[in-house]
Amino acid sequence: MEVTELLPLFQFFKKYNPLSTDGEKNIAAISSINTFKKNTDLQPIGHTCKTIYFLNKGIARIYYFKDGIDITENFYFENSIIARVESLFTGKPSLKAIQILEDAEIVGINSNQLFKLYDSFPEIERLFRKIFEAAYVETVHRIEGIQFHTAEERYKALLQEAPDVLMRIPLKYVASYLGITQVSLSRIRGLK
Amino acid sequence: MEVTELLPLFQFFKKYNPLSTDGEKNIAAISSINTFKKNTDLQPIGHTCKTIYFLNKGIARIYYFKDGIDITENFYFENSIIARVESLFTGKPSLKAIQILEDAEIVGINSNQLFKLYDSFPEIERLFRKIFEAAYVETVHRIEGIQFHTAEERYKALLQEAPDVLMRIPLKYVASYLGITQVSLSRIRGLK
DNA sequence: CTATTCATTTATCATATGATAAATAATCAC
DNA sequence: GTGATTATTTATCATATGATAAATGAATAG
Repeated sequence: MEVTELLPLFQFFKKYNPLSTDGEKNIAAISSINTFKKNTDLQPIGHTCKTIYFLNKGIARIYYFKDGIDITENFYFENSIIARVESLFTGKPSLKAIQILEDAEIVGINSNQLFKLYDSFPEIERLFRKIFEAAYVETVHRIEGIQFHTAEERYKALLQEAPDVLMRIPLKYVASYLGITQVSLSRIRGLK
Repeated sequence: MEVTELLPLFQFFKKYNPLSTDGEKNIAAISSINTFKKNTDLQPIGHTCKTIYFLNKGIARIYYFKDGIDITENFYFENSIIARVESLFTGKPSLKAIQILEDAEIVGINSNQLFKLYDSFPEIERLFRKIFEAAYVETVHRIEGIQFHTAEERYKALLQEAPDVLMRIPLKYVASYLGITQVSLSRIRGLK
């Protein structure tokens, strides 16, 4: 693809590590844009993650099944990177899927080719290092949010930090993200 | 320090990204070794994390206070890296402390100097990228372990995956790591 | 060694959340 | 638009865990 077709992506990159023109071109060369309809999965569960996604438009979630129950790991909105890191970084098959919750336009970056670029472009390796460091920090905070808070507190925190999630996403998906059943979430919301 | 004084550290590094002799020398130059007594803190809560630690010997934990309650974020044993990433990667003060649980010998690597080395040694940047990618993946798995499991299941999983934790660490610290009170953990242990 | 502090267990009671079922409400296919 | 599917709420009951208190056991200082 051309760099000019990926402006939101490169805008996003600037927040972490601005790239040289050459760096941008090389990333553009291994990227593609696709659109996806609501309720479709980007990839089936069980496949190894070989693409890093960037959400131009739409909403998505990563989910998996635990004992047959659908569990949401995380939600993603416009201008964010989506990757199943437990597969991307280990090369093992992912037991998770990325599902589109609102019609989406998504940039896909081939990860094998990206990792090859790391060798000739330290700036690209640094960029993704910083992106994933930030994601790591978020995950650490997520654990703090879970530990020792009641479901009601977690719900209220989400309401404050990311009201979008509660406005735009089916509650059944939010419940498992909060670590409770859908019925409990409904009850908590009813409390007032 | 000399490279020869840091063999366990460089052995550990080899699992992620083997370094050139020059790379090792440069890391050795910004490292130091110290011993710490049981129950001491490496750094007070509130200071910004400027050191990445490697545990040659001993046991440690990262902990913080939430609503006045001591919560264990994680445990660390011999041959592991310890860092409060939410401070290291953001430059913000850390609300967490590293406490020594068994007399320890610890390598400290100055993080500002390390980050400078990244510029001239891509191999070093890559090494730490991989180390923290692996830690990130572990953290993601940790969340899966918390979500939708009872305290008893979490306890039994820990017993299986890391019996060392339960054998060598005071239960009061383990309880908060599992997300329950110390009294509940004691009851769960008593069950069978 | 003794006393003091600290860690762990045990017991009781209160409560938040799960499980299940059923009633509404909203969405979707045709 | 209508019916069928899917999502959400409401209700009831069961249970795991928290809060508190007290008893026992272990570690530590002097």
